[in-house]
Amino acid sequence: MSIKIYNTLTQKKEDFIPIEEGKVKMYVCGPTVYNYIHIGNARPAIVFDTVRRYLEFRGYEVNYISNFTDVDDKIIRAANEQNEDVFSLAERFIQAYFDDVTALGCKHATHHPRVTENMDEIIEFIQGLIDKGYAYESDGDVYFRTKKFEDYGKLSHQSVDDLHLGARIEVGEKKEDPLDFALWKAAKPGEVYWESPWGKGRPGWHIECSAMARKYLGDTIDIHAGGQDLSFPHHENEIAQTESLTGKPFANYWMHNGYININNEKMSKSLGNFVLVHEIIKKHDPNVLRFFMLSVHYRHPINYSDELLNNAKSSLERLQTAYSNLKYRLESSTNLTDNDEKWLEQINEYRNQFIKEMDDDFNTANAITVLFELAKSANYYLMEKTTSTKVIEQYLKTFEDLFDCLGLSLEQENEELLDEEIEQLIAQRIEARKNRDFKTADDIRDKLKSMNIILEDTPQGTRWKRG
RNA sequence: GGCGGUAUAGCCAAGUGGUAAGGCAGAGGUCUGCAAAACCUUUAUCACCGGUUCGAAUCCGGUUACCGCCUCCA
Repeated sequence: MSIKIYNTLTQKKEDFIPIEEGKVKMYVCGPTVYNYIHIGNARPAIVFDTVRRYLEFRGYEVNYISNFTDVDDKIIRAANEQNEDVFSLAERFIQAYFDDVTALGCKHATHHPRVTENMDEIIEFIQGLIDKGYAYESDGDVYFRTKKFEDYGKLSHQSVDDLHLGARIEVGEKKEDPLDFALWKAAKPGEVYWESPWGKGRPGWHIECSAMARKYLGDTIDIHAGGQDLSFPHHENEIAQTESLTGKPFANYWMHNGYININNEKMSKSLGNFVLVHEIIKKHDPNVLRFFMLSVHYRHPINYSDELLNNAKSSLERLQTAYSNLKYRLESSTNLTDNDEKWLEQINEYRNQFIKEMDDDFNTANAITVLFELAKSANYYLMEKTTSTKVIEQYLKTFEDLFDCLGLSLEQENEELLDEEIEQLIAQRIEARKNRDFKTADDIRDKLKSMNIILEDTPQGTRWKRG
């Protein structure tokens, strides 16, 4: 069985066949760093980190590249407004980005290239396009000659004529055609600039990804990914640039995640209805946010609200509770029981089911359903009078592997050790229950509850957790 | 106008031909000294109309509503 990926280019699910066996070259468009990221920005980070983790889980070696756009109009504007140097502002939000996505369980990319560190490659790329007649210099700017690239529109499935109708024609146009887009922008007085064959300036937005993907991954890559709103014009333009230069396909699979909505409207910085990750994780466990995002298929829109996040928290807790119940029973388990094989086989079936769901275009929603079935099965097993160490360990390992594959944590927050006073209260209550002094026992339980400690009496003893 | 998406129980959400997964919330029960956790039971003719088919949430045609891209945006 192979992995199937929905390809925006063909609008179909296709079998994933990497260029080089066992290896995946993957490029994900990263953020423009002029602010903290909002949860709409967090979605591609989480979704494609999960894709990467799953490919690794399936044995692929993934070269995962995600860029930072660290110079552009918005950054320059933000820097001016805040009276801060462009570079230090970008650096500040790059660090903030890492803090946020790390909290959300995303691994670092293999490389996180930045525009400002790849200026030579970008300039060389543009020069190559000029040499081939696909680009032209105009008053210090350089533009891409869109109509010369015959496949223009193949990703967004639009004809050049239709695009033409919608294209905005700017006043003081320096372009030959309204559809042409900037590869290089001449610096305005006082702006940060780099020297180039066309004078002082900086790159246009789209060229950086073409240049950096090529530098780190080669002419043709396996997977190119990003948010749905990038498919046009950003990705369309990337295709035009790269394929015009190399004459080869840019990416074999194009993946786009759906939006996060607030009240059914797209969350975006321009609409001002955004929620910063930075703020959310002060109130909610970031792990819950990740679980929430993965509980919906990545191509579908997600509506966001505090209430839905709380709902996700309850769901996730069911899985975490099952895991901690298993861990608790490990100590009192015996070596072997007669039914071990039957249970081990069942656990293995859940693992296979999980793989089957993830193979189908990374259907994390269904993969999570399998985790619930695993939890139910584990809970059922724990009803047995005697449990086998081997079976419990297999349940634990399966939970750990599959959670890790999704980048989720099994540990609930606040699992630190208890202080002595609480330990003593619990000991006193155990003694009281032994003497059937339930009044005292219940009082102690209430008192602990007010301290946010919840007790559970099980056939194996009394255990506690934080409320 | 062009392109694309969505419409499934109180809420969230899977499901592309065989009579609706899963979770949250709710109700009843079992277990428990009482709880908690867990387990069991329980809640939908899948936006609307027509068609194809032995059979459709699932395919085809049409209608409605909402959203997005076509301009910076994950």
